[in-house]
Amino acid sequence: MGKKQAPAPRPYHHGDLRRALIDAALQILTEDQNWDFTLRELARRAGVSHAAPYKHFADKQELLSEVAALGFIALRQQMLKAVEQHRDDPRAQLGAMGEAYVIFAVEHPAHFRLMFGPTLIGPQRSPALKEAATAARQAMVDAVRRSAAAGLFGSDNTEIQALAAWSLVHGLAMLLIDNRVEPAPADVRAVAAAVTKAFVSALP
Amino acid sequence: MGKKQAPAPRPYHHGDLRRALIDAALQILTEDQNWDFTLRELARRAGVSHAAPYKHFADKQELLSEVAALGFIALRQQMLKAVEQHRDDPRAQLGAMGEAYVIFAVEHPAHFRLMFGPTLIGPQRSPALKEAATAARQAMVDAVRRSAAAGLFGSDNTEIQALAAWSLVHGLAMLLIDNRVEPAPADVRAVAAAVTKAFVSALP
DNA sequence: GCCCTATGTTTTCGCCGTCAACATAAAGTG
DNA sequence: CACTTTATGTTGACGGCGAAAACATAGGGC
Repeated sequence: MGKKQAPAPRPYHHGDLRRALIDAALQILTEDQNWDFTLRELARRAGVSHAAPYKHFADKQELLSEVAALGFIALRQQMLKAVEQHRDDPRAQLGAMGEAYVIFAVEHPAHFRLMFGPTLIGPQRSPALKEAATAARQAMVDAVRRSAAAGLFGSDNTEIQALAAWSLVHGLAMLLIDNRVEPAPADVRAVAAAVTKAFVSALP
Repeated sequence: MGKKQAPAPRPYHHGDLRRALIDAALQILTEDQNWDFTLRELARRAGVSHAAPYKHFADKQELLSEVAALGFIALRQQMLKAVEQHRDDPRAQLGAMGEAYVIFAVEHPAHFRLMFGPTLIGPQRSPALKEAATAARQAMVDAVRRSAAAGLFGSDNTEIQALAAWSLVHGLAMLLIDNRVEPAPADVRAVAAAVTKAFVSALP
């Protein structure tokens, strides 16, 4: 039982080095809370030479983009899961979604920082990353839209309200993972709930 | 008139290399929108050897901390200036302060990213940086406190409301400088005003 | 006037991202 | 099945980086 059953497409030498590299990156991200790993470190963990990754990624940014895209996919799933738990209550959906956003960031701070970090913001973003980010953002916009349709959000511009909602949870997430909130909240979940509630309950 | 009049304390060889290095950093920050400069590049711009900076800063982080601290001082001044323009209207003060926060970020994106970036978040933050950051944060907290004293902010926890206000402007600033808001707003100032207004006007 | 110490240079080390040249093994083709 | 092609991995190199050590020099205190 040394290897795998490998029903998946088993490439040539290593056996899906591409995935192994990404897995190593995710592992460093969660274990060491370090988003600034080196390509050579990933190669070491995968047991290949330091130049092997370049057969699968044009450069470091391309690998980082892929990892970041996985983060957006996971974030979107968390948010959608939160929505599903409040089937017919748009207001509760909005609150739960905001909490999910913040909690994702706090539970995966290094990954979250990578997703929104300065390394990937240029015009050179990969299509996959852009798509994943857009899909996650769309989940939030949809929730706000449902709330607007349900009569929340007074007569104001819905676009602006959606941007405000996103800004709120994004800023709170950033401040929390940067340890900028003092005293450090013992129960982050409670703070996230309180802040999102303060926003949601301010709606007419 | 080649040099200066130098009433300031003129150190030994270079003539305040420390300041020259920080100035070079600020220049790169504003000119190239690049927060990821190298120490060697700063040394080159200052016309010294690549090891000279280590006589003034223990390591790169120490220099970055100093630059970041200057950013917090400038941010605080901008916010206080915004407050002073609305002498006796706490609600307007809060809105103007939020706008000032966002506009500072948009006008100095690289500096802002450095200030809140992952490079300086460890427990090793310099006292000066910590102090500057705290002072800036205090300006915001004071504004919220004044608003609470003036009867805004219903019976809820003021701490949470202050955190929500900060999160809102911080998140908006981050999203804007990361180009995550699409379509990119033609007039950032207007968006900042609209979002902060949406928040402030939601108060009772 | 002399020494001390703050400042700056040179050199060196190990690490990094990236590239080119080479090696190997799987897949395609007859 | 043999032979070629191509995808994958290795080795070695280059330049650049942060950092430290050894050395040089120039102001300020005595």
